[in-house]
Amino acid sequence: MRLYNTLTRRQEPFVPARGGTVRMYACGLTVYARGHIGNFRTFVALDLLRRTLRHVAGFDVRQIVNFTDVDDKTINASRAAGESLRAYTDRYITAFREDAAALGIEPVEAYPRATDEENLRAMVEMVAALEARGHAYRSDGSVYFRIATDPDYGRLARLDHEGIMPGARIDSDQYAKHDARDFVLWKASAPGEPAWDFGVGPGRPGWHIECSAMALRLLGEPPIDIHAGGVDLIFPHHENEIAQSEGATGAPFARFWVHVEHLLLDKGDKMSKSEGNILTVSDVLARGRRASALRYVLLSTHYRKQLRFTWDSLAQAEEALTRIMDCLARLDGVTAAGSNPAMQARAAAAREAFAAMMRSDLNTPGALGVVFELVRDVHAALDAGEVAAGDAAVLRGAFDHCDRVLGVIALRRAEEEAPPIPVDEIERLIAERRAARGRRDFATADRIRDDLQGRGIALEDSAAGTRWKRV
RNA sequence: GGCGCCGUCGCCAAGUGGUAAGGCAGAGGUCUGCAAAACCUCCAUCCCCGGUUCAAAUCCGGGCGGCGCCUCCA
Repeated sequence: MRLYNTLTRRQEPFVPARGGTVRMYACGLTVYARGHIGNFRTFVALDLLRRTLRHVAGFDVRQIVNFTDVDDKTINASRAAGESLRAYTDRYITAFREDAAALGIEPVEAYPRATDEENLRAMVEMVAALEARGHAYRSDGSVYFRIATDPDYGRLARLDHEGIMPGARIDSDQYAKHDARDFVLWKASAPGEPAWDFGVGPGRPGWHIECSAMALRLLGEPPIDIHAGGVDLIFPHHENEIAQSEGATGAPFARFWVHVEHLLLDKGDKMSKSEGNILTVSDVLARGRRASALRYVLLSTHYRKQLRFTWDSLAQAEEALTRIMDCLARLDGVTAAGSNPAMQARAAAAREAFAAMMRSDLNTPGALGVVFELVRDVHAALDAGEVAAGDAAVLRGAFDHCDRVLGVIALRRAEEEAPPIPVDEIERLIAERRAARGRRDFATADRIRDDLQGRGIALEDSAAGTRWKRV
């Protein structure tokens, strides 16, 4: 498959460096607040990447997603809440798992957190290695990375060494640093702040060191295959990760850098916790929208383009998904025995076209187009009586094949399993209505249908009988 | 000030040199007790101006507009 690599700013063929397993690290959440849908745009996009690597490209994936559970924000927020850092951050890790599950994001192989002892030890070892190799220095109890020792610094972000805006850095530590561009590896803790002492003195990790250390601890020898995250992490976070990791190991850190563009709010602003203009997954659900529709919206724009989130786009997504579900429901109703070679070929063509789109740097909008072209052709063939039971199974298989990557049909199906009215009641009312229609009492029949519609259930009559679905 | 991205139908969104996918919404028709669903038909020449080319939404130059990064951030 082809994947865009931020390091080279172009699409490149992707194959894992070693064997058939992709070793991938994605920067996760800083758990001082509930993640917003902008965060989840990134996580859904990376879920699409993971699923494409597995189900389309046929690789195994070992993926790590971290939780940053120690930094100024988590420390301050936990203090304000009067809780321990661990207890406070636990809550938002749980919330992340709930929201991720609601959006159908596959669990990954490991979710390390920065404050786990084995990770802190790995960080300290890396700091020590950087000191030993002359890339680090101490000042006021903290350890800093000396950027002047890394001639390649700025390669990922394409910053020239002097290109940093003069005076833009208002950093309280700057007088402790030899160079304003240097960054902290291990930070001396202020009184009352959490501190750990595993060999480089008491303190806590700098932001960047955790990802470098955990990636290499959990994925093995560098370079790892893919390192991913939101575009805002390119600089300084990922740039600094490269500097640290390569300074400590002497080997390239990651082969591919994948960055997901931002989700913007209606007005066009970036959604950001520090701006306070955020929307969470549960906010969306509270508005009566389904998680399946949100996932659909998040994957309906290519991951390297900004996505402007609107309530209208969510409503459009609900309708689009309904069209797919209606098609699937019709396929379920096919009873005629036999099979039609043309339908078998159509299903195979759709699978291949879908795979080609996903292999092309995750072209999810194009892939959705393939799905809807299949929907149209299936409906037309159904109308023409050209679909037999054997074909229906194969066509359903084609949709399922696509959904192993999209993950949106499965989500919708799960939602349908919990209708707002008990299924046996719905079925009793449908039977009542059928009786009324049988005696041409259309007033009663329509009243039952309108009543159900008002309670969130739509009825559709066809020659095969009456079907219900959620509105 | 520096670096970068983007501007395609009313809305969302692919396509990035060979004559505009798909979804939502809309119009007309078929089917239906009525609806819904479905099908058929219709609905754009790609922000503007130049240029390169047999050929450009796609390449180049110049505008205009939007956004991001350079600072914590998915």
